[in-house]
Amino acid sequence: MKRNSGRRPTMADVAERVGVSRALVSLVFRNQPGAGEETRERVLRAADELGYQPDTAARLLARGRSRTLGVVITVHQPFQADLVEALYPAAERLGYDVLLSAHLPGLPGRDERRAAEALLSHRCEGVILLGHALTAAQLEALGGDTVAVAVSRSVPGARIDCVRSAEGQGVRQAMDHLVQLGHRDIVHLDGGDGPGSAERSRAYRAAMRAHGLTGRIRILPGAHTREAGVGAGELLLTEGRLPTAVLAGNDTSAMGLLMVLMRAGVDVPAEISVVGYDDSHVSHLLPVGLTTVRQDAVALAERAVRFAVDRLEGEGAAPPPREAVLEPRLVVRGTTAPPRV
Amino acid sequence: MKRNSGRRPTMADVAERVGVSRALVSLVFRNQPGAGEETRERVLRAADELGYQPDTAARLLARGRSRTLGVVITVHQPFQADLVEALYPAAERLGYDVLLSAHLPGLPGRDERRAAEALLSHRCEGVILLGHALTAAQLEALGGDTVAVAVSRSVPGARIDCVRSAEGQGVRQAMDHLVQLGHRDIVHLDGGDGPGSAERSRAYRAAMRAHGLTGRIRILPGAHTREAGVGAGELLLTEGRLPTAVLAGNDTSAMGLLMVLMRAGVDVPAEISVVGYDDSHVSHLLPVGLTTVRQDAVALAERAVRFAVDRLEGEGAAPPPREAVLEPRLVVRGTTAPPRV
DNA sequence: ACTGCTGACTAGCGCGCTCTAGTAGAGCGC
DNA sequence: GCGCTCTACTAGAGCGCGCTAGTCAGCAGT
Repeated sequence: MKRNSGRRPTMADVAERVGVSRALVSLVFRNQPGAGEETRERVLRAADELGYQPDTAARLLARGRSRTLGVVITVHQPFQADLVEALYPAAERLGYDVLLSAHLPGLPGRDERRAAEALLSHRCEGVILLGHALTAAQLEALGGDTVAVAVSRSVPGARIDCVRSAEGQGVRQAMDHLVQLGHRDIVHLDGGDGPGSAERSRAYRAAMRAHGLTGRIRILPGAHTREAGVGAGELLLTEGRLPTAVLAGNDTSAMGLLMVLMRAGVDVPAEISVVGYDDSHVSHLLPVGLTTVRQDAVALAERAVRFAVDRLEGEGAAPPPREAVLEPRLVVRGTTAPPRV
Repeated sequence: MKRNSGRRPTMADVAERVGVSRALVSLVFRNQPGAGEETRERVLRAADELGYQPDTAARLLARGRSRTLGVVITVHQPFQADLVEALYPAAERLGYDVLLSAHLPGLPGRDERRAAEALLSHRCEGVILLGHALTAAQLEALGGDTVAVAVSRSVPGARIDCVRSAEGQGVRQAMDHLVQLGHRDIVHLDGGDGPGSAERSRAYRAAMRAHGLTGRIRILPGAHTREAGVGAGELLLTEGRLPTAVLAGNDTSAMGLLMVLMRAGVDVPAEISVVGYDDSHVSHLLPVGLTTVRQDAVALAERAVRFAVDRLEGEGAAPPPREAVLEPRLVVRGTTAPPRV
């Protein structure tokens, strides 16, 4: 690796140094047959000496494809971090590379559209949106021009591939668990406009009704943030009487809630049970562990990549939008117990 | 926006539709003078109708520059999320775009080198490494071929631009604060190979010595993870006697520690004081707030971008590697108090 | 000697864009 | 009429690579 000040070396430089044609160097770098063993090695050595690295932009331009998937993320979301972690190997197995672009809710000019455009303009062939907040129309616009897959949030009516888990089932499992333990006074901490939260609170209501607890339905406004959990905890504490159980919108808000409760000396789960949602890896951090609804990040990521790749490599007419709904599974850990009598 | 199945439209398609030359379309899309007002509008309208979007790969190839900075991140690190959040606007102000690539410690094939290469091959002009774990030699190799800036971790001897905060000062402030409160039995939870942790534990030892507490120096092995904090907390609890204060390697491990302690009914800060490091936004989440050493993510990000851009746009010979050392500041919140007598 | 074939290598077009060097035509002063 | 400038636009050469369609030497078979 030699520092080569000035412009970066190109294939032509390598070719010239070895005394062969550019095409031969190209062959070598693409691992294609057609180059002699000895020449191949001389090319690689020369490239190394020059510090040559193939230029992806040019490579992309020349062959039609980039084999790169763009992923739009929201920073500060542990479950999305889990997804990203799972996306890389899933994409790699199918021969795709991954590029990330952040959507920053705080920064005006940096919404999902902008992030997706940045990715596309870098020749990503498809875009995977993690927990976006786009409307059906915006999704359609995106999906019309390109291959796009939405993860976690299903937007009814949007003609776009979507991967999510069956929120209703997950919530139902959690609620059944709580009711079975003997809880009746179960409050739901809403997830605001977070992915899946509309479905989750709908399912909460349905479950309460199903268990004959219609009169006890109570939904606290919230978000998928720790701040929201903290706020909800403080609200509950000021009320004097705690519910016996809380179903949080996701793990992050559950953790915020737990933080406040424990801090106030409330005994979890003896005095109050808390259930999270996602099984992002924060839920393993309590010594007792957070009871939560597990969304399989690996499976979600694999499905998302598969949808994108299918569409990219599919022959003929584009198939109609598909939806994969994965079954979540309640993971009972230490934050739930029968209510105190 | 019309769904245009088949290949995506190019400049030539737009030009043909309007009945002008490709060059004119190019002018319009670069907002350059030289096109009549009416033509300009016709071009834009045609482009919109075709769903044309300029192809960055080709654009990059054609003009020398991409004006894009690559950022190598580690997923699951709140402080890095803060940095990323600050990097976008900082880069944008200087007219640069940002692309992210993750380094996954878990996945073998996905180390910092690989992440950086992915970014470079997508024509990023420079790479900003957030809390990497590369050796001096690896950094040099990277810095030799390209513009690279390391954030948070200074590697002695590596000839590469570096932005970090003065760990020694930060730790010193935290230690002075604890000692002034009356603490003598102060344990340090090490950050393992996390960025800055070597300097932090060195500074811890120095501060203990400076306060005449050499005999009480105690460093618990750890990492910049919540798991490490949880582990340390459990260890301390099994020992029966808690220290009166803990200086954690970063906020994340401090939170893990706090979680366990509170869970065990330990009163923070009455029974034990805890100081974090970073002031990542998790530290605001406790109702009382985490006392921590604030690293200014915005300033760090701005400096990192500025270093990269200076090098990219600097004329003449490359300047010697620079280092920016920002002053951290202790932020006293609710997790520190005088020890119980 | 001719053909056929294989392995090693090359010429050169094209990917979609930028950018330099130009041209056509209008307007203007003399 | 002439040159001159200015605006609106165009021709065409790259940028670094991939890829198709070759060339050419060497060798076996008839």
